[in-house]
Amino acid sequence: MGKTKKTKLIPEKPHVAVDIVIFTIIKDRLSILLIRRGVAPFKGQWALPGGRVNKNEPLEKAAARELGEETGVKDIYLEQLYTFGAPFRDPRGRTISVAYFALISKLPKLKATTDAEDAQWFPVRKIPQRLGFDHNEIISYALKRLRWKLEYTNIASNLLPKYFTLSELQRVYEIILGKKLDKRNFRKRILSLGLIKPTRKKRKNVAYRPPQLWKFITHKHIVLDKRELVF
Amino acid sequence: MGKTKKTKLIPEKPHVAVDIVIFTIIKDRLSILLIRRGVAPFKGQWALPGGRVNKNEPLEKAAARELGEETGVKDIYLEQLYTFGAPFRDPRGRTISVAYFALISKLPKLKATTDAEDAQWFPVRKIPQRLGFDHNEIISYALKRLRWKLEYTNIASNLLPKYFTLSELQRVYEIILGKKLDKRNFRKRILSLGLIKPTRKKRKNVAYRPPQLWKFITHKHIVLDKRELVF
DNA sequence: TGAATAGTGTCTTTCAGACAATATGCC
DNA sequence: GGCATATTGTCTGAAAGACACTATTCA
Repeated sequence: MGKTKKTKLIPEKPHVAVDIVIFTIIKDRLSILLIRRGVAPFKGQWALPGGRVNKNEPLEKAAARELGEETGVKDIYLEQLYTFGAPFRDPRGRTISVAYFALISKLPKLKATTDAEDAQWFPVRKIPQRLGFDHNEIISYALKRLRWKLEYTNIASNLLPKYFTLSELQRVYEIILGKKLDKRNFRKRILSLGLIKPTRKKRKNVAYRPPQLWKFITHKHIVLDKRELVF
Repeated sequence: MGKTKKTKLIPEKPHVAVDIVIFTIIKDRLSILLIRRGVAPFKGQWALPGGRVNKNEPLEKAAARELGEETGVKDIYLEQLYTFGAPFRDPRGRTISVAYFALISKLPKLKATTDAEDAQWFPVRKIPQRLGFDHNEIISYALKRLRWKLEYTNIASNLLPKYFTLSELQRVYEIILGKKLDKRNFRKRILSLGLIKPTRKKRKNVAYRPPQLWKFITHKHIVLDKRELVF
């Protein structure tokens, strides 16, 4: 017996991974991208896209990379959510997962990857009850964060094209919050925030009064007033 | 040459650690516990208490354990803050740190531990500009979260004894928010939240009108109204 | 009775929410 | 002119903020 190896003194290293809740709006429904797992564990079940963090790769880069691998999309809104680290959440061995959420507006073609048999957008109300790992919990957390952010930041800019009508903006809010909003009150509030401005354009070729087109003053993430203190 | 070892295919595992921002109020100043590092890296510099996560140890348990090791305190308020994972934040090797923040009211005797030469409470305004690692950033983040939580939750219960006067409660708010509050408006707002209730006791042996003593209705963490959506 | 802090009420402004009629362009 | 959606304002109630005087106990 030689002397105890130094590694014995260091706690066993867990794996570190990122998982991403990617939101978009499809046919007036808030949807999340899920992957059907092609390998164990949870083979055949749906789960969030994600994967291991590479050596010397920043966490957010890892999330962006996984996102790009699944959707081909770059430069989208990405925000760290929470870190999940229950000891047996992954049967392959201790895995710490840093969860992110992402928002995209233009629907990409979904790619197939090595680990994934299949990728599919699920409306939030039709998400399978039993995703792999603790991913239902992560999604629940992401939904809360998204709804909160919607009310107190300009995050909606990531779910809309550059130019949009106030009705389209309102629809995004209604879809995400899951309730109807009063048109007059909605406009009053949104305009008072000073996040969007009218353009000189109107939407053409509609069989009704052409609506004004608006744009966000900045695409940069803005948190409103004292709630700025949150992050 | 045998076949390539399986471990070659798996990304190199980083270390996983927790760091804790422990707040308390000492002599009317919001203070944070720092440890003077007794070993490299950053030997001699101040840093947040923290350490590696053990095998099969939940993240929050690890944070609670580190906290107990430094302060001897158990059962205190602990909340996950954010996960920091820049590739070279720790010179010893890639380390993902899950940051927590904690609140304590009764000041414990500080213990010395193996890794720590010294432990000391620093008022937030006197925190050294150059802590070890990225700990200044973590503290900045924790302060924002604390201020936000103060306004929209009953978190202040963790910084006060069981019974307290309204003036003492107001002082906690003023200290943390860093500004004076109007006594009448403060009382109106706090009472309207329904988080505290009067007791039959009054503080005795004071050289002025004896104040009413109050208590929090519950010590359980409560997030107010729709801001509940945050967490 | 003086010192020190406790305890209380009104007014104004702002914001959220309820609510309905007119405007515009296309066919 | 009919259709479909766009656009606009008022009232009310709730909450936040500014502001100053009286009450109580002790020494």
